Amino acid sequence: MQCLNGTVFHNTSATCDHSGVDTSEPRPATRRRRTDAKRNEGALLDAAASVFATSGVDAPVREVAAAAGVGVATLYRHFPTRSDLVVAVYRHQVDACAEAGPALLESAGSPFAAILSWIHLFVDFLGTKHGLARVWEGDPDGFTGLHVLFVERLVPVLTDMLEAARASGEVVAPITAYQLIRAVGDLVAFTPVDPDYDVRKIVTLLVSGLRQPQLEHR
Amino acid sequence: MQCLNGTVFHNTSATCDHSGVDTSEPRPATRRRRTDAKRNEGALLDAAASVFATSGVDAPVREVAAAAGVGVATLYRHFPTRSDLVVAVYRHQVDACAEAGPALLESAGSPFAAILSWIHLFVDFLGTKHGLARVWEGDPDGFTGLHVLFVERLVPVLTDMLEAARASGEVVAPITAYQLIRAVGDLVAFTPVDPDYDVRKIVTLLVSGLRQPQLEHR
DNA sequence: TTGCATAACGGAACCGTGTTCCATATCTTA
DNA sequence: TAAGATATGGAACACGGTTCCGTTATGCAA
Repeated sequence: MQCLNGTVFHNTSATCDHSGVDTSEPRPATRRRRTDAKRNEGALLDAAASVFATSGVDAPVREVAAAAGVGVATLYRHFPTRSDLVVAVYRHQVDACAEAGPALLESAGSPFAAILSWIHLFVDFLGTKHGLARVWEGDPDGFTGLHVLFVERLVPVLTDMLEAARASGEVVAPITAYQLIRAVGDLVAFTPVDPDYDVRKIVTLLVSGLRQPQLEHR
Repeated sequence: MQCLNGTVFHNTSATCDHSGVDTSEPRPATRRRRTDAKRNEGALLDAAASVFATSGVDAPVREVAAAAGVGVATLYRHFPTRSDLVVAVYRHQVDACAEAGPALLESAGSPFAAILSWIHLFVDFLGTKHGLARVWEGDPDGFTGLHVLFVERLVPVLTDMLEAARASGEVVAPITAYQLIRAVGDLVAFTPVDPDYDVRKIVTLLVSGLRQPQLEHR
């Protein structure tokens, strides 16, 4: 849970340890990783974090490469796809969000209250990144990198919270954690700059529905 | 409410009267509209409906132009932007949806039931069009054509229904029609081909929330 | 019916994306 | 220090929306 400053999720600065995938040292029989490669990966992550923060996650890869002072090929060598770069940049923050779940379950007044808080933590995280929609959406095949990360890290956490809330009788709707988090993601993804539209309110509305038995439709 | 066959919204065939904007005849002092222009507009709408139905709304403009047997410039002459073409294709169906509102308000058991049904009508409409997300999202300026159409035609209808449901005491959450329909649109827009994710269920959950007083968050 | 001004057209060209290629430069290791 | 694996830069490609412009077809008047 490093790499966070200020409020839990609003950091995108360049003070993290850069670990796109696995920076562990051991490289037994093979050759050691070239230092310029390591340096460039760091520069890329810093640049990406900075560029994403100012120009939005939609910023062109070329812009990131330029900011890092490298060519596009270098960027693609380290992050085979645009999506991978985004994942690398936000991985820490997703982790932090995941870890906040159990904590909230203890500190909040009730499981349901914990869920509401946690969901809003997630909303804030997504909300501060302009244009996460493109990434959230997923490619034709179905899953994009960030989506997978969200599912892997966040769904288990929310599952536990939902279970607790069901045990306490607060939540009755037959909704899975995946369905709920996916819905919240969709709601927030577009992050409209619209004064008439407050995502937080809508999300709260959605979460409120958890306390109602499922309705018939049609 | 013409241009509809089978279930209310699933039509995209080419049997409508093509009226991109205003096909009214009177052209007093000026020259009459060229017949090839009129013919091409029709061909384009037919082609677009067909292409969108098979390849999704994301289909390239070139594909539509080719299917209509015209050049891209012709397409752009009639529909200045991609978004305009989409609007023209779906206008009838949006109209039909709008007109279904008051009808449901009478036929359904209660205002709330009417809302639930109407919302699901809307969901079905969006759901049958692959990739309406791109359009729903809106361009940098804020509003894309289809978004405007939705807001203009659908929001008033839903506003009336919400008002009725508040009068009957069923709906208590302080949500506006715009907020609600926008949320539903966001939820459905991505129309995932995911077996684990049923949009209708989530939408129902959201609508359920309307019967709960607004919660505190944070 | 003919001529002409002009509305409408076709398709190449432009711009901005993500991604790939490959000749070249750089680093590791012996 | 030299060989060879690794990494790099930037041009090139594919593909999307949109625009440009020389050419064609049409409506109207004579």
